[in-house]
This record gives sequence, structure tokens and C-alpha cells, in this order.
Amino acid sequence: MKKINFLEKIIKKDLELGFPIKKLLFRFPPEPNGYLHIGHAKSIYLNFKLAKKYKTSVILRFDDTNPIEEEKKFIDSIKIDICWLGFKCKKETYASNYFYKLYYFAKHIIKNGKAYVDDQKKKKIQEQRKNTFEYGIDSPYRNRSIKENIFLFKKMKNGYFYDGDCVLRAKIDMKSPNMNLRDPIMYRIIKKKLHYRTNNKWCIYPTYDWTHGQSDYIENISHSLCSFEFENHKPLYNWYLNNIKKKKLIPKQYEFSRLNLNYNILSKRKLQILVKKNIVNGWDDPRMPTISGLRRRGYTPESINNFIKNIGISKRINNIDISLLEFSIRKHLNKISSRVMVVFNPILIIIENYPSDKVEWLNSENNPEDIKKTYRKIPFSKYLYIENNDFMEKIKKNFFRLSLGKEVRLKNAYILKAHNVYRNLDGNIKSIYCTYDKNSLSKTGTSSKRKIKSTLHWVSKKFFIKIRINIYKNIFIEKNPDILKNNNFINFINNDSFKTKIAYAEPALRTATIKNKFQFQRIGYFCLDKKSNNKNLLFNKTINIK
RNA sequence: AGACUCGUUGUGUAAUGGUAGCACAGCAGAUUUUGGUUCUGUUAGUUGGGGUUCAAAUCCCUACGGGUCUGCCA
Repeated sequence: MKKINFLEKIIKKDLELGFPIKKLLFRFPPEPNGYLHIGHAKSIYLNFKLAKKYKTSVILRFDDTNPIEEEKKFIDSIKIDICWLGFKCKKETYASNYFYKLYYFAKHIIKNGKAYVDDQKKKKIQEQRKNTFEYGIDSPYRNRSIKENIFLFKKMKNGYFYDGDCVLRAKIDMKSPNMNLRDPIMYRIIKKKLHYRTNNKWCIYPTYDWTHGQSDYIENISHSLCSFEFENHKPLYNWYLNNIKKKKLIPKQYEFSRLNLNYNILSKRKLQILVKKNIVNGWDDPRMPTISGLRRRGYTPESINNFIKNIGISKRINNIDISLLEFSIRKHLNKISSRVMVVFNPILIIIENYPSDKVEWLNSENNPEDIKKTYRKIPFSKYLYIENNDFMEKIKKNFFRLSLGKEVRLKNAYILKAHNVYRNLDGNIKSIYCTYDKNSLSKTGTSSKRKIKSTLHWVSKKFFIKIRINIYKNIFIEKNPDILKNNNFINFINNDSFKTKIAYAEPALRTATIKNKFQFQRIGYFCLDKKSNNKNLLFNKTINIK
């Protein structure tokens, strides 16, 4: 039986009660003030999957009501990210398309005596609003005549006032326990920055609360799904809708819990602080939980969508462990990535019974998970590098790799036996003298009966290429960086979250492209960074192998 | 302090009055030319107290705990 979340249940019930299925319509309403992050992926996935299930669609609506914060570049990035995640919107709209309609609705509300122009300063209004355990007090301008309000609202719109001089307020209830209903602001004057779309056409801008429900109404959205912080806004959402003309479908708002990811912060505003303070290198820094950051890190759309699917939708506070995300990406990358051999901390192997001028180009399988087998050639020679920590001089319990007198398999090559080590003057091991069994080549079957417990990756000293690798760790050292509130998450920055390293890779990596995903065998998953070039190959570590 | 809201193994999420299940993580074993993958097994849960009922995670009461709200942000 398929799991069905509480929102699907609500919709199912609506349909059972007679709501026409053809009128189902959803929306995704980002504000273009930053890049999308994995929390948005949850909302995107939810809406698009519902739309798909009921054969309807999703409108992408840019909630662009605050010119101070918003920019065109964010619009572009948001569209790219949604597309990359694999979703297609029915159409793309803008709240700013509805500024005139909203103005008309506002006049309607004023005419019904339900809104007024308040000449007080911001601070005064805030004082009068009081707090959650004290009644607010009415503004002295609350009972202006309708005629005067209409007159003043027009003057506001026509630019007679300056930023902060006055606002339009809904006349609801200054004593409401819900602060959102204590005469909320509907319009404010913003002249200090022009809107990136409407330019200087408007100097009054509708607030989120005033805009959102009406935009849903205009677009015939049936179910307006948002995260829990808007829960206390729902009575206001409904109040506004009840106070505009209603000839048609009234949208309904439902809330679900936003995504919280351990060791991460999922708030555009907070992520912006990381960008502005240069704690990270831009919105697409591979440490960022942004869609663009995850993409650059090597995450696939499939892995992100699968992760979102697995965590589900509910109304309770959730703290998702990062291991769930990691599981998703490993699962997908295991299926699709090409296996290659890269040595991170090299130690030299000298094969005493292998001719010094001989080179064998050995066949090597690209991906054992792939049904259609493909192969590449890797060079084998007398001098090789293996990982430093794959060798231990003395045999130790639970250590299956190379030690003196013991045999290991070299991946795709021969069985190797270590005999001696050569030390530097400082006592560190410089190289390991070994012999190989020439009848033990991989897949030839000759020595395959022999029980070899361990298989090592390696590169040829003569043919390896140097690559640079970016290695990332969690950007925060605290599981819940928001624990102290007040933007103190900065205190928990992990100063050790980024490292770069040189490694020795098999020559096949020279032809890597940005679309390829690699498994550096026994180490992890990696992909080419956008800053890589032919001379300096640069890789990002996506995730270590388990 | 109030209004609204949410409490199910370590983490998520199902079960809408009838066997508390699934995924991740953990642990154990098997397989393996990646200490990966795969497969098998396994540990662990209904916040407490009362009530209704043949039967309660589910309904009622109550206590406790978490979250949101005092922007002219969204």
C-alpha cells in the first residue's frame, strides 16, 4: 500500500465532498531574493507530485512585492534550478503582474470601511500593536472617513508621500490574540529602490499577506501549500479573501513542516549572510545546501527528489539526519558512476620480478552495476603507487591489506606479495619491495581459486596524472546551528569545512567532463568542478564511500 | 502570560477504533577482484496520568514537552 501524506488526504476528502478534480491547481511562490535550497525542493516536489497525481499543473509565481530585496538574477537561478530538478511549470507569473488588481481590491476594501490610511511612523504603529499578552490600541487615524481614506490612498499611489510617511492598514481587531489581525499593513511606500520589473510605475507595494491570497485567487489556485510559519497568517489570508469580491473559487491555505537538515541552515536570508560575509564562495559553493551548491557538489536531481520522497510530509518539527541525504546520493551514484583508481597518499611499490621496461594495458570494467559492460585500458608497470594506509609492516588483527609476507590483489591486475621495505634516513618507509604472480591476472582464472582477502587500488608511476581535489565537510560544527536563535549560527561555523589536496589518478581521468560522475574506488564519489581546465584538473568530493 | 499548533524506536515517516509497519542509522552474519554494492537476520517506539470501549497511537479530559507569532520581510 502506498503511503499518502496528510495533504493528499485533505485533497482526497475535498474531492469526495464534491470538489471538481479539474479545478485542482497548485503553485510554487518563491521570492526572488536568493537561491533555492533543498527546503524549497521539498515544496517543489510536493506540489508537482500532487499536480501529476491529479493531472493538473503548477504555476511558478514570483512573489516580488519587495523591491529592496529582489533581483533579476535570482529569478534566473530559480528557473534553472526547478528545471534541473526535472519539473516543468504550466506558466510563470509574477505578483507584480497583479499590482493593479490588488490596488483595485484595496479600494474596494476601503470603500467598505475595512481599511484606512495611517499617518503614523513605523515605531508608533509597533508600539500600539503591543504584544501577545496585552491588547493593542487603536490608531488615532483608524476612524477616518471613507472619502478621506480613498483620497489619501490615491495620493499615496501617486507619489505625494515619502517612504515611511503613511501606510494602508486593514481595519480588523487591535485586541486580537493573533498579532497578524491587529490592523495589518496592506501597503507601504518604497521609493528608495525601483522594482526590477515595474520600475517606477508604482511607489506603493503590497505586503506579502495582502498579496499572497489574492494572487492565489486571481490564478484560481485551489490548494495553497506553505510552510508552518504562515500558520498564524491563515486567519488573515481568509479575512482578505472574504473581503474582496468573490465570484469564483476561494483558495485554501494548508501548512506543512519545513525541512530542517542537521548541520545545515535552510533559510535564504541566513544563507545570504554566509555569502555576503564570504564564509562561502557564493550561492553555489559545494558546501551550501542550495540546489546549485548540491549540483556543483555532484548531487543528482534523482538523488534529491528521492531524498525528499523518503522524508515525507507532516506537520511536526523534523530534524532530518544528513545520513538520509547521503544515502540517496550514494545509492544513485553507485548505479551511474564510472569507477576509476586514484591514490590520495601514495607510497611506492617496486615489483622486483616485473621487467622494468614493460607496460601492460589492462582491461578494466567501468561500472559493475551497469548491465551493458564497458571497459577502459589502464597501464601496469614495475613501479606503482598504492595508498600509504593500505600497507602495514607487521600483520595486525583485522587488517586485511598489504603487510610483509602477505598477499593482496591489485584491482584489475595481479596478486602481489610484499617482502621488504626501504626506509629513509628519518626512518619512514619510502618504498615497498614486492613480487607479483604472473599467472594471477584478473579474470584469467588461473589463480582465482586462491583466497585473497583484500583488493587494493593503484596507479602506475610512469602514467599517473596529478589532479587537485576539493574536499568538503559540514559547514557547521553544531547539529542545529540555529539553536541559539538571533543569527548566532555564525558562532558554529566549521573552520575546517574546506580543504584541497593533490592526488595521483589513472590517465583515463584526463577526458573527464562536467557531466561525468566518478567513483574513486574505495574512496568516494567525485565530479569535475566548473573551474577545472585541461591543465589543472579539479574535482569536487561529493561524498565518501560508506 | 495568551492564541494557534505538534508530540509514534536514535532520525524521519505509516497505521483514523481491531497484528504498531517502512526507510535511514546501529549491530550480527553471508556474498564480493571496491572493508563499496547486494542479501539475510537483529536491537529499539506510541510523552505521563485519568476516562469512554470487548478493543485506544487513534476518541474525551488533564498534565508535561516542542514549535510559531509582538517587520511598513516573505
